[in-house]
Amino acid sequence: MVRRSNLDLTFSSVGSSSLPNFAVKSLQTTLLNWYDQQGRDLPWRNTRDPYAIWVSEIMLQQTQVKTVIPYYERWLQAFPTVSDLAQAELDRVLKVWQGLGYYARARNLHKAAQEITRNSNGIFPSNVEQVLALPGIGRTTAGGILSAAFNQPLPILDGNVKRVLARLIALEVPPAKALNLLWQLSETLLEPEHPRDFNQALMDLGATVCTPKNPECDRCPWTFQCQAYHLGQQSNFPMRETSAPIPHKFIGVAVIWNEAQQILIDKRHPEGLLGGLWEFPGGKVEAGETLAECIKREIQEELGIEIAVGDHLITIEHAYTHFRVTLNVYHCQHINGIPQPIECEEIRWVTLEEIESYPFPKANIQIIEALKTFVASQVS
DNA sequence: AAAACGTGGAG
DNA sequence: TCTCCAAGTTT
Repeated sequence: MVRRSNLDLTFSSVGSSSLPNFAVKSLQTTLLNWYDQQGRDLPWRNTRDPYAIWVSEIMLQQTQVKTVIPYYERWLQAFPTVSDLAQAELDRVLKVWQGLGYYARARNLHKAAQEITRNSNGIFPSNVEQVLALPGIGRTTAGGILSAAFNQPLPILDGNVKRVLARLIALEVPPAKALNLLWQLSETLLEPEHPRDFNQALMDLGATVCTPKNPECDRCPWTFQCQAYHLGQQSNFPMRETSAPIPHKFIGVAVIWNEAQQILIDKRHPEGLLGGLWEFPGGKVEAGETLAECIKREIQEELGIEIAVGDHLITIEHAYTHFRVTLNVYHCQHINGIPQPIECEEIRWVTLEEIESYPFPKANIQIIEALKTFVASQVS
């Protein structure tokens, strides 16, 4: 005797392939009608250019529409076509992306543009397998691009869709534990004649009505079919994963000046956290070490030079996804030795004016602002 | 397969 | 202040 899991019960209570036809049709029709009336007018919905749509899909990964819009407009100004992007320097690409976060997205966009230019003369592929093979494009993004650009009937499963579907079937486990089920459901529901509008509608529903907090069920076209709604448990779905507490790192950071009033910055390795971005050098404070000792040691280890640690400039609290940092930033003086890129990609002496043209992470932008204020106060 | 990977906004 | 999490992908 086979014991049925909660998953099976949940799914069969709605059915996927066994979902009655009338229910699917009804869901499709009501959603498409709702989209006609209530769908958002977004910049990337006014084009069928797969490149522009691709850019929007990448920017929208883990990022809200409101945040993306100005970046999207600027990006297309800077890189109007695949080959413009392919030919650009990575530094310039990262500069245009600066502030959007998850910088691997920009590096992958750049790399993929070069592949497309090399392999298909700059023409974005319309074949799913080829699209999926590009760096930075997974199943959801591939489905999003190809349904939006070419009206191909490919399902999507982003955060919005996971939430909408989890509520629709009152999914008894966190979405991450039921991805196969959710993909099947997204595929089953997809309206085969209007995949473009249907996918966009599903995302709009999640973003504007079936929101994480306080969903507006009285505006929803699906309440009649929604299990969570009928249980009166909309806000308890989707179920949450338990999250581990994140570490807090205490960092010493050096603004190293030379006699020419230039500042030493370094470029991070191309992979990993903030890969390819520039920063002020520094590192983690060890147990029993003062900030000045930490900074002196880190600079010796990373750049091979001797410095004197001077006045405090600013202290910055910053939260990343999986840890927090306190940046303790100090003015430093170059004493001797020629800086070597021991633990970074590249190093450079720059003036405060030049520094603006380099891509920096958010926390470092605050250091630059503090430096500008400091220099202005020195003059007066 | 769990962990890495940014930032901004909402409550 | 703090938690959650947003049009996810990669390793």
